[in-house]
Amino acid sequence: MKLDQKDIQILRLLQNNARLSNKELAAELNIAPSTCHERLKKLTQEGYFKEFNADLNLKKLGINIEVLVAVRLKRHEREIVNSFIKKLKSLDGIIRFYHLAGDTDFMLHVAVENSNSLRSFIMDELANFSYIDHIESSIIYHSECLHNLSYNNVIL
Amino acid sequence: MKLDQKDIQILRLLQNNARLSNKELAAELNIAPSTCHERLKKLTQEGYFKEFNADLNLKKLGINIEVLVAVRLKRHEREIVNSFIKKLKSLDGIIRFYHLAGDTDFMLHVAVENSNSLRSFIMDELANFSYIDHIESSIIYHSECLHNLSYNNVIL
DNA sequence: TTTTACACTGAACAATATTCCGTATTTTTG
DNA sequence: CAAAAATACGGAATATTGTTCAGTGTAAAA
Repeated sequence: MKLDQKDIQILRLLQNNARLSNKELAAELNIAPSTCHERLKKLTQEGYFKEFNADLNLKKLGINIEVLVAVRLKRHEREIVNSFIKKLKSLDGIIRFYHLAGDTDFMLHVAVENSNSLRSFIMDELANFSYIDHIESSIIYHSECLHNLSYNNVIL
Repeated sequence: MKLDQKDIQILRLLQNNARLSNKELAAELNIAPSTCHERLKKLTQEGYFKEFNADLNLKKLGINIEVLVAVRLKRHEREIVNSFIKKLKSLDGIIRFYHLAGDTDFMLHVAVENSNSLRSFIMDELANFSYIDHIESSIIYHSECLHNLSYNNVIL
């Protein structure tokens, strides 16, 4: 399936505001709501969307520190890596994780209340996984979602 | 403003599916749609939501490689950092960036079509910024959003 | 105990979503 | 190039949902 300009516009608009109504989308594209509805339905069915997330205002929840935690494991068998991922999913405070090739095996985006919670997260929750070789945390001053993707040289 | 169990549930549900309708939310919470609507309105007005994003299926867009790019700058004056951020915002392929304290100044989550596009991104787009000291890219095998946050010891 | 504030519900109304059909436009095919 | 097929479109009808509001009950404050 090939995407035309209108499809791309739908993807772009929803990427930046996932709660746009069909009517609003149609207005932006200058097409009838029924037409827009059909296109969105098709894009959804074809699997162009992975998920729709609400980004919460962490400050309002009393979460004041965000860090990137680089983790290196001692071993890299599938079984061990899978159990580490399972552990990550059970931990409170992990917003997102990246499984990487290279020196660092995992990069974790962690959000916690304060420096004590961070200390506890690292020492009590993370470090007790058997195969951890190295942990290094960096405070995040600021992070931002850009969504600067392109399709056929058209920037979304 | 204090959040009760119902509020927390709304945040949690929308975090995982930002396109849930008010009716669906109300059904999950076992309250009337009108009540749910009022609560959501309040949460929105109070600024509990930063944004609503659609995560696109990158494979479907022909984007096959994701990398984390660690960038170290030579200098850290506000003016230089700001101009670097401005540059990031203008580049095609950056999904998200983190501005960090520590050895690495910026971590970029980059998505490109193939290894040639990556090479071009690094060499032609990124490396020509004047104050770059060091660039190191790591391939992302897998990344995942977890949203494991908590509020008053209640996991969202 | 009285008062006040607040969350809640259901009903009424407004707006939007969704379906469907006839038409126009484009693409394919002979 | 022309005929046929496929696709995209808009508008109207209907179904569903959003939104407002007044009244009720309950819990906190006076």
